[in-house]
Amino acid sequence: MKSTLRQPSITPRLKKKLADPRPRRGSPASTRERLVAAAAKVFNSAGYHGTDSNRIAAEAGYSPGTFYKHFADKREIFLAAYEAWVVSEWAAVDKELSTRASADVVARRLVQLTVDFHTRWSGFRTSLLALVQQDAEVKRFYLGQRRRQLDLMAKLRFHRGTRAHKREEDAIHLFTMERSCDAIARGELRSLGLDREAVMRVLVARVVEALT
Amino acid sequence: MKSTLRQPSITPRLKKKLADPRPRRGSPASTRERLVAAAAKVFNSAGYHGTDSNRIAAEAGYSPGTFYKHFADKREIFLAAYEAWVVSEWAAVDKELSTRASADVVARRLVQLTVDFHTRWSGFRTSLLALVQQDAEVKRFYLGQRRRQLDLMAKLRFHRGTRAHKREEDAIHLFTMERSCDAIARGELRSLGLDREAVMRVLVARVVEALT
Amino acid sequence: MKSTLRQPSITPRLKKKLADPRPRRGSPASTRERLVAAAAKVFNSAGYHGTDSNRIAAEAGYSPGTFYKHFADKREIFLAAYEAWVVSEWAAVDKELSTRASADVVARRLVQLTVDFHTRWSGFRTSLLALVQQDAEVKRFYLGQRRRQLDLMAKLRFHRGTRAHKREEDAIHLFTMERSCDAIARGELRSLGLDREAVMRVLVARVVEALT
Amino acid sequence: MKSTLRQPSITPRLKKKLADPRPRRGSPASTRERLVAAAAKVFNSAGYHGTDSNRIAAEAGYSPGTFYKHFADKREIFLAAYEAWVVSEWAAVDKELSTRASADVVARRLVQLTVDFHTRWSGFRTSLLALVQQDAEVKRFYLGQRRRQLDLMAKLRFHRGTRAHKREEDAIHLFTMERSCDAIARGELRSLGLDREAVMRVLVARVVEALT
DNA sequence: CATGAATGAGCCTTCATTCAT
DNA sequence: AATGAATGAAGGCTCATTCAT
Repeated sequence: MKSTLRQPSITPRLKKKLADPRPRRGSPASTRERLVAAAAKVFNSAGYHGTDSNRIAAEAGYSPGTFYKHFADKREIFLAAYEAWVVSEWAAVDKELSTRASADVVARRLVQLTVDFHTRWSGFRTSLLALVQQDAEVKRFYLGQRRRQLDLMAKLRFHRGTRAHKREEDAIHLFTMERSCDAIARGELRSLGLDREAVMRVLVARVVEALT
Repeated sequence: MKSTLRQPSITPRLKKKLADPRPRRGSPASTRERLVAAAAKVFNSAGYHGTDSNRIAAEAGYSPGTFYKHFADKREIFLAAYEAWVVSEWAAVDKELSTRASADVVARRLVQLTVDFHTRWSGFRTSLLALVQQDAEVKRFYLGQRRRQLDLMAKLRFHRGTRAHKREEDAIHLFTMERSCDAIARGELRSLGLDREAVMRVLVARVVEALT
Repeated sequence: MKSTLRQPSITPRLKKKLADPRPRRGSPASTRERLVAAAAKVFNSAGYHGTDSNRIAAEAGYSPGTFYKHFADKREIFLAAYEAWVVSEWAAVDKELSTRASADVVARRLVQLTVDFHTRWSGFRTSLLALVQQDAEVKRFYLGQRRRQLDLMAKLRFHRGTRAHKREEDAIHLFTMERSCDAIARGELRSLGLDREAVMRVLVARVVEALT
Repeated sequence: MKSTLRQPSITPRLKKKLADPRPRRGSPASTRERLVAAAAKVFNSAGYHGTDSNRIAAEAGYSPGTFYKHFADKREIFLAAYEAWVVSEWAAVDKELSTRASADVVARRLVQLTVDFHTRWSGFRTSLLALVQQDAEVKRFYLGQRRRQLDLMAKLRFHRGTRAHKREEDAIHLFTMERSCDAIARGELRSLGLDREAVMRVLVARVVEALT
C-alpha cells in the first residue's frame, strides 16, 4: 500500500545535504557574517515582516538555535545587515570621491553608484524606512547616517571653496536623491512611462550644483 | 462518541446585557465608514503589520465578525483607508488651486497643505510605501495617484502658459516634495537640528518654479 | 478615480431582488416548509457541517433571523428535513406495497425506489449517519425508523403466510440493502468497476427472499 | 508611531519552568506517531468536525505548533490515522488467514476480528464515511481498500478451488459485513432489542458461504 | 412576520524564541 | 559551536446565534 502522507522534514534535509557543504564549527565571526549576508538577502526579497528568523538561519546553512546564539532577535540582525550595507556604500563613495576627477565626472559616478546601491538593496531599503518609524535604535542609526552625509557635503564644498550652502538645502538635495534613486530602483519610473536616463541626467546636474 | 455539536455558553451573553452601550444597527455604509476611520487611525499609529483586524474592529466599536462582513482582509481595508485619504487630499488641493491667487501664495499654501497631510498620515504613509513594494493592487493604486499628479502639473503649467517642463522634471519635483514633507512630518528635521521653516521656504520656491 | 474596493452587500442584494420574488408575510407553515426544503437541499450538497444556517435562510429567501424564529438551531431543522424525507419515503413504499403485484415485481420496484431515494438524498444520508453518532435525538429518530422497518417486514411476511424469519435476519437484510444502495447512490460501484445492474439484481433476489 | 515589534512577555515562560514534565526532544518519527495515535483517539471520540488540531496536539502532549510541523492540516493527520488503522487491520486479517484452519473457524475469527476493529474505531469510521463523500483523497484511499478486499476474496476462493463468485456478489457481501459490524459496534442492535450473538452467527454463515 | 446588523466564542495557523542534547 | 524539536502567544477568520427595529 503506497502511503499518501507527507514525510515531513526528510525531503528538505536531503536537499540540504546535497546543496550545502555546511560549515560546522566555523569561527564565530564567519558564522555571524554568513548569517548577516543571508539576512540581507532574505530581508531584501521578502521584507522585514515577511522574513522569519528560521529561514534566515536555513538560508545561511544553520539551524534556528545558531541564529539566536549570534543575535538576540530579528531586529538585531536587521541592524547588523543595515550597518554592513552602509559600510560598503560609504567605502564606495569614499573611493569615488578620492579620485581627483572633475565635479561633473564625480557627480555622474555618484549618481550611478547611488542608483546601483538602491537597486541592489531596494527591498531592504523599503523595510528600513518602515522600521525607522517603529524602532528607536534603527532610527538612531539612520539619523546618524544622514548626519554623516550632511557633514560630508559641507566638507566637500569647503574643500572646493564654493559658496556656503545652507545645511537645509543639502538635506533637501539628499531627500531628492534618495527618493529619486528609490523610484529608479523600484522601477517606478518605467511604470510611469518616464525616461530613466533623463531623470538621471537631472540628478547629475543637481549633484554638480550641490557640490559647487 | 459524545456530542460535539456546539453548545455555546450562555453566561457571557448575560454578562454583556448588564453593561454594553454599543452602537447597534447602523447602516452598512456608516459601519463601513467607522471601520475605515478606525483603520486609518490604527494603521497610522501602529503600522500595517502592527495592526490586527480585531483591533480595528474594537477601535471602531465593533466585534471581529463585523470587520469581516465589510472587508475580506486587512489589505482591503488598508486600500479603503488609502483611498479615503487620497480623496480628501485631492479635494483640499483642488480647493487651493481653484482660488485665483498668485503662484507665490498658492505655492505656500500647497506646501503647508502637503506638510499637514503628511503629518496627519505620517505612520500610514510609511506603511503604504512598504506595501507598495509587496502588493500589486496597492502599487497600482499608488502609481495611479502619481500619474494623476503629473497630469495635474502639466495642465497647470499649460493654463499659466509657462514653458514646457519635461515630465521627468516634474517627477523629480514630486519626489522632492514627498520625501521632504515626510521628513518634516516625521520630525526628522528636528532630530537633525535643521530649521523646518527654512526647508519649507525652499520647498515653496521649488513649487513656484515648477508652476512657472 | 475608480474605487477598487468591495461594495459589500449591494451586489448580492440586487441579485436577490431580481431572482427572488420573496414571500414576505407568508403563513408560518409555508415559511417553515420553504426553510426545510432549502435545508434539505443545502445539507444534501454541502453536508451538515459544511452548511451554515445563514445560507439555508438565504437559499429559502429569508434572513437569518427568520430561520431562528422557526427553528431553535441547525440540528432542529436537520431533524425536520430528515423527517420530511422519511415521510415521503414511507409514502412511496406504502404505495408500492399496496399494489397486489407478485413478490418479484414488488421487490424490483422496492429496490429501484430505495436506490432512487438514496441517490436523491445521498449527501444528506451521509451527514445523517454521522449525526446519529453525535446527537441523541437524531439517534432516537433514526432507531425509530429502523424499528418501523423491522415491524413492517414482520407484518408483510405474516400476511403472506411465509415461514418465520428471525428479526435479526431482517436487520441484516436491511443493513445490506441500505449499504448497497448507498454504494450505488454514491457511485462507489462505478469507481470499483462493478456492474450496477448486476448488483441490483442480487438485491432484488434478496428482497424476494426476505419477503417469502 | 509607537513600537510594534513583538516584545513577548517573559512571565509565562518563567511560570512554565516550575511545573512541566513534557516529553521534549523525541525523534520526529516518534512525535509523529504520538500525534497520529492521539488523533485517532480524539477523532474516534469526538468525530472529525468535533476535533481541532490544538486538541490533538494537547492530547499527544504537544503544543499547537508541533502539530503543524508534522501535518499540513487536520485532513492530513486524519488520513495518516486512517492508514495506520488500515495497516493494523490488514495485518490482523493476514495473520488470521495464514492459519490453516477450517473455513468455519476462520470465518468465526474474521467476524470477531471485524467486529472488534469496528468497535474500537467506531467513531472514527463514522467520520471516515462522511469524509469519503467530501474529500477526494480520502475517497481514493477508501476505494483502494475496497479494491484490495475484493481482490483478496477472489484470491481466497481461487486457492480453495471453489466456484466462481461474481465480484458484485463479493461487494454485496462486504457491504453487509461492514454495515452489520458497524451496527454491532455502535450498539445499534442493543438499542433495537436484537441479539448480537445471533447476528454474528448469521454473519459467520455468510462468510463461510462467501469463502466456499 | 420578518429583517439583517452585529456578535463573539473558538478554531486554524504562524513564527520568534528556547533549551536539552 | 551547533542543533532542531518544541514552544505558545498572537493573530486571522468563521459562523451559529441574537435582538433592536
